[in-house]
Amino acid sequence: MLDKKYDHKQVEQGKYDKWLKHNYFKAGDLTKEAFSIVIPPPNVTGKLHLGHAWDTTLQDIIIRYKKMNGFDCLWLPGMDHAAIATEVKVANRLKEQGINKRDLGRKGFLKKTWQWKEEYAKTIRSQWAKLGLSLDYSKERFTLDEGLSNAVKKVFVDYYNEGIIYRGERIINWDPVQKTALSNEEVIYKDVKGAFYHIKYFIEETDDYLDVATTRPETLFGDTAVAVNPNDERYKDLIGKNVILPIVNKLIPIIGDLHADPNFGTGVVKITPAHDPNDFEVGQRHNLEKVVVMTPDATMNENALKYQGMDRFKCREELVKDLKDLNLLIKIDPIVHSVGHSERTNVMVEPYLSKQWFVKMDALAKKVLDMQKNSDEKINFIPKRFEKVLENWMNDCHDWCISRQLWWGHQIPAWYKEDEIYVGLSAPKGDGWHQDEDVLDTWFSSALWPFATLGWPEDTALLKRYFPNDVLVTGYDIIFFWVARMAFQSEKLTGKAPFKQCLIHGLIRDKNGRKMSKSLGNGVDPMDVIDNYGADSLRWFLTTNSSSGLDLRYDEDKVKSTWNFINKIWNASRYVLINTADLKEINLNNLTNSDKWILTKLNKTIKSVRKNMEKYDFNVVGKELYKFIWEDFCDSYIEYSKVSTDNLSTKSTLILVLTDIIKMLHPFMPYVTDEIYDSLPIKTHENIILSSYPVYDDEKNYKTEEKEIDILTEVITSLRNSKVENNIPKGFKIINNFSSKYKHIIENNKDVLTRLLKCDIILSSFDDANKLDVVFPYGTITLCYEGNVSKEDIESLEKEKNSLEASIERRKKLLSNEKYVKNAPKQIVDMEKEKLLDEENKLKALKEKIK
RNA sequence: GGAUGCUUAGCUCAGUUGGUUAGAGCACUUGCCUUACAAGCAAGGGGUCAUAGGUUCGAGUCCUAUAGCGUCCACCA
Repeated sequence: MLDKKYDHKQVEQGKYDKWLKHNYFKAGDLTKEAFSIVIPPPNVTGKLHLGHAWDTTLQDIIIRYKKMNGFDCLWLPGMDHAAIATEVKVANRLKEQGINKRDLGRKGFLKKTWQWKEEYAKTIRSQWAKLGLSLDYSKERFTLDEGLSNAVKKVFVDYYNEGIIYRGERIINWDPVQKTALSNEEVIYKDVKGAFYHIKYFIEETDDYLDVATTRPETLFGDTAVAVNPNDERYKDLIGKNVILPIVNKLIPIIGDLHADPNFGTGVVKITPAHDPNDFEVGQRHNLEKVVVMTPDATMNENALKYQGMDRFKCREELVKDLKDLNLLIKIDPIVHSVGHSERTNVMVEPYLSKQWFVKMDALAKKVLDMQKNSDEKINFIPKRFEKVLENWMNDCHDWCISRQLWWGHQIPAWYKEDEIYVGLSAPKGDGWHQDEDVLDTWFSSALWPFATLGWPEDTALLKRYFPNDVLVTGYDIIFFWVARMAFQSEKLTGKAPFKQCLIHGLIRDKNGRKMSKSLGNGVDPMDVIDNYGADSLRWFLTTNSSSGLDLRYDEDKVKSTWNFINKIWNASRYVLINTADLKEINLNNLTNSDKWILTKLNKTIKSVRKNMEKYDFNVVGKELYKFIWEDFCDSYIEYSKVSTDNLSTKSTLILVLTDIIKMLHPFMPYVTDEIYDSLPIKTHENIILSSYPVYDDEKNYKTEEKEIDILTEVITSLRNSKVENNIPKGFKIINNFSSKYKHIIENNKDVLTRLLKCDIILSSFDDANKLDVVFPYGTITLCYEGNVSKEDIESLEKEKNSLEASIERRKKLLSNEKYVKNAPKQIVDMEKEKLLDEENKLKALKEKIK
């Protein structure tokens, strides 16, 4: 029997361990159809946040639902080494301890990082446990484990041999703090205050100069040309001449290139091929020299002459001062422009010329675009609109810079000996080879996650059975980073989409709609929420309060109200258990009409819930269950059942309905439903996880009884209303003046009516009292009572009459419209007709009363 | 510049293939400790669904335009 009070801590205590002990989460029942999800591996950089809780709960709901529908479900857990993110964190921790990463050396640092990884992996696993996730830990993976590492190496080597991976000198996004290259996706653009510095570049052998505007004067030392638009009348004659590079005093050519926009700034642009991606392109077209003017930590190098050794911003300051002194500075226009910052270190990214490894994207992207055109092979996004996001990225992607100047990650399997290069799975034979120091972008390994975790490149049984995955669940902010990369890697390496469906959710925000972030300090720790309200409350809140693809505001009040909902379920269960403790077997031979009514409502709820579970429309499921449980089951049926709790069929109905309710709730609220299931007097399985999801049965709808009890409910509400409005004391009597067709409804349910209205029923007339008629479409009910005479509120009766007449008018007009009757579905039209008849009956009675 | 989302009750949000008189939670009003539940029960009040057109027998839902807010991508010399 359940405790008197719902206590989430007590309910959740020990359950996860029990589930693990019984291996409920283990996949591998070959007699069933397979269903698989791989978890988006969280970074081993810290604790899980609410976004993770949301993302993983969605997956857990799907897995538990599928399991209850007879599937062999694999939910594969794992974590991501998160190259730069982790390296930055570990380095910072070491710094706090007064240790410099470089002093430890690569080996020493990696040792520390593995320790860090173990520490955080433990935290993450304990958080998964708190959330109640049905992960199969026997198949847990890590992006840096041996299997994944081998897969990564193989891909690198194969791609190199195919020419898809190449090494080249390009402008990349450089993080001068971490001293590593970054991909475009790792750069965050932010608006910052800056300025246009207008500098005089004198044209050779003249006193004329070009007004060159730049936001980055310190890169002037790397200028190897100035460009004007070849169609720009102002300057086109100057093309081919030279200008004198200020300070440096060397001659650089004026070139004509479409990159120079005549309508932007002065129309003259300095070209610094080693420090600007566009300039690099211009440089390639015109064969310009590429002069790097900074060192990897963004201090000026020897090319910056006397500014050598200065930080880039200090140099800017000094240089501008000097230009001004030399009368070479025309003006400074302050502007706000957006500048790239490193996602992890937040430093201004330096576009930097360096030798890096790249993945050639065009062919890979095209294959994905082709795949997405084929409805059998494509990834189906939910909501569908995110397919466009993927396609846009594929249509406009640049080669992917995959090398990172870090230690934590997959070291690039390339070896160098003087001018020779060797790329292979292991070091080449012979002396003098040294391996590339760099590691791969973390997304290079996570792009292989859906299949490498199952054993690829080996043709394993796991891979055969669980790949492609059935669905991937992630936030829209991860589509570029991850989903896109899994898509092309999977297509290229396995010939298939990595998963059939991709369920996209939004971002979690704070109560005021702001992003949760460390700097704002508005983050909410899911573990605190679980402590205060339980995992079941958190899970229900997260998954039933927004529609897919949209953001969700965290609102403690809503979690609180979810707790109330669970408390309600708890108490309803207690009622059922108290009244059915002695029930030995299900017996449906003597069902009351309200039993039939709730069974019908249940049946309809199952139908709708299943439909929406399949579509992952969990908020619709949530609303549906909430309404069924609170209104139909608790407010109505339980109250009705109180007059027949000694009837075995009512007892049976109570158990049947409660059982199906907790089964439908189970994917959302695994803990409390486990507890309640455990307490049932009659059950079919050792645990609710192993039970089967309720099934809709067309044969189980009792239409007549459903209608009857619907009317009863309407009568009760209406009479209660009249009672309150007219201040009628309890102990009143009612006379049933329903028409013959409906009269039995009142008679059959006398017990319920007297109980819920606190009244007596008299079937014939009653003279010695005040009377009040309440009008229904089915006839009139007369309330007879002692005490003050209630004032017949003629005004409100008139009001009701008028709105009734208007409604009848509207319906008549609608039904006389031939097109409507012809086009509208039959059941809608029938319903209209019925409604019209009801209203006309009611109007008739109302008119008599007013008379 | 391109793409995309949102605008529904005081607040936060649902609203399924277009089909009863548009829903919920919280908040609000009134009355109840009626043994499953006062973290509750009962009865209420509150919305011209951003604006303007259009399609349709019928529009919160589909189309077009406008406005406000937001997000992503590109560019920003």
